[in-house]
Amino acid sequence: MSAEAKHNPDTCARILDAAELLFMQHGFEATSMRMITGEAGVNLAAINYHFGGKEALVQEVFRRRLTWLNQERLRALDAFEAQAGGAPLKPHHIVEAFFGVALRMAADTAGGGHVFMRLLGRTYTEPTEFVRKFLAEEYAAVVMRFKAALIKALPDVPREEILWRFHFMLGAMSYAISGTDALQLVAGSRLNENDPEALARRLMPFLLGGLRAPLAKTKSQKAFEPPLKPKRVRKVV
Amino acid sequence: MSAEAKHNPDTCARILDAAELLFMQHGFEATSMRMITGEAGVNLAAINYHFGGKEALVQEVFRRRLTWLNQERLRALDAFEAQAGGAPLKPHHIVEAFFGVALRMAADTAGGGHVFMRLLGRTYTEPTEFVRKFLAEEYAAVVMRFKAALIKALPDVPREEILWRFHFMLGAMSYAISGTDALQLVAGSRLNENDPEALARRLMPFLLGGLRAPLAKTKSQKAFEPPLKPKRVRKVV
DNA sequence: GTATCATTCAAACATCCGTTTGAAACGAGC
DNA sequence: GCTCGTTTCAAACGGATGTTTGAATGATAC
Repeated sequence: MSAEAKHNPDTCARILDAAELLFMQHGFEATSMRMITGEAGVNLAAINYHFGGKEALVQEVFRRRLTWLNQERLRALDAFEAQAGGAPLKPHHIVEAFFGVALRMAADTAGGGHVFMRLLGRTYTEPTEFVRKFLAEEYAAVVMRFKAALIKALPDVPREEILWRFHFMLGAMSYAISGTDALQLVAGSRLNENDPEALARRLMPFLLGGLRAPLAKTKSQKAFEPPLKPKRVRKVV
Repeated sequence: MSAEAKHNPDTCARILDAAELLFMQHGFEATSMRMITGEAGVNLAAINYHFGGKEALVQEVFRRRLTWLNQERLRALDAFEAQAGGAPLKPHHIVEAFFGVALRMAADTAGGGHVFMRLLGRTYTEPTEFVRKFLAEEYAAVVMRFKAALIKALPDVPREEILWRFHFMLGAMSYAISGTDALQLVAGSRLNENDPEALARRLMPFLLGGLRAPLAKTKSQKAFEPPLKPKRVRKVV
């Protein structure tokens, strides 16, 4: 299954690299085995021989980098907690440990971390069932730790609200890293192609600003209602 | 091509509804014509007869709702600008006009707006080329207007930074609306399935907090230091 | 009824998919 | 040289894809 003494490591690596790149560019469904083996310069049957099938290849593409990424996240969190010595962490330390590590990996254009993080970013919204299930398992431990740290760090914020804001932060980051920019919002600066570490300088303040934003009042609050035409309900057809 | 006097409108609508739902659930590539026609209860050839092909069907699924959504966004922005009378808008009005309208459409579970917004949310990260191109064209006018409004509303913030934060806000919203929650972060509350309008109450403060977060200093700075809050305008959103 | 047109339908089209097969090529160990 | 296990390779497998075809059906107008 995984990396073994058998299995030509060079062929496996070439397949994984090609698959990683093509999955990022075209998605899983649209990337065929023939595209991968063609890009990798290996025989079509090599994928089934070395990995067992397309699903197993997908999982290996993720496992290869994801275990390291999440270990690094936990290591960073451990360091901050050891330094705090039992006291609640500051929110920006938690955000740094989770998102900063990811953004730093996304800035690694030489070692392939950049391609992988773009793939990972768009995989969070992947419709395919087994991919989401696999991601959830792979992330379970890390998510639990960071949830607990955030709840402890923000005792005045309702627990559910914290989780939602974690959710929002993840969305902002994954969207920014995957860098599709479907609406051509930031068109011109080529997004994170040019200066990937500039993304962190821009994104981290945004995430923290959102995380620590004042809570909305519960009800009967017209905060987000347009002042004119309060109820302009339209049947969408 | 579009809605014509010819073409059985009932069959067309059934196809569009089925396609919208299946695209949301499985993505474009993984949704076959046979799945769509089967769900819609029409003949396989009906799609090619009424729309001309799969790509054209995809575009029609979006155009059907997207033109109305963006018109509504512009109408809301027009109302705020007319009320301001030449003065710069407040950021939360701009955010309300763009994201509030979308979130309200996402709360429409009866008319199908809910399904569509979830589809749209995950389409922003869609790898397929022609879909992104189509979205960019469909959004061009709206994006230009809102860019200008934001730049005018935030004269102290560098123009490029504003665009990036718009980008981040869009990512947070689309990810939250599509509601995959791949990492099981908010697992348990079924996300926006239950109470879609609660999503707006949670998301809007987050977006505004991120938009108005203090800028990171360029270099050699403890980047994410808590803000000194120069203006104590913590009035909720 | 007949003619006309839009619409439906079952069947086939060529092409691509992921996977399998069986033989060839390779590289030690002896 | 020979053998054995690993790895590569070209070719084919059954099945699914989007699309096309040509006849059948339906409704409307004369």
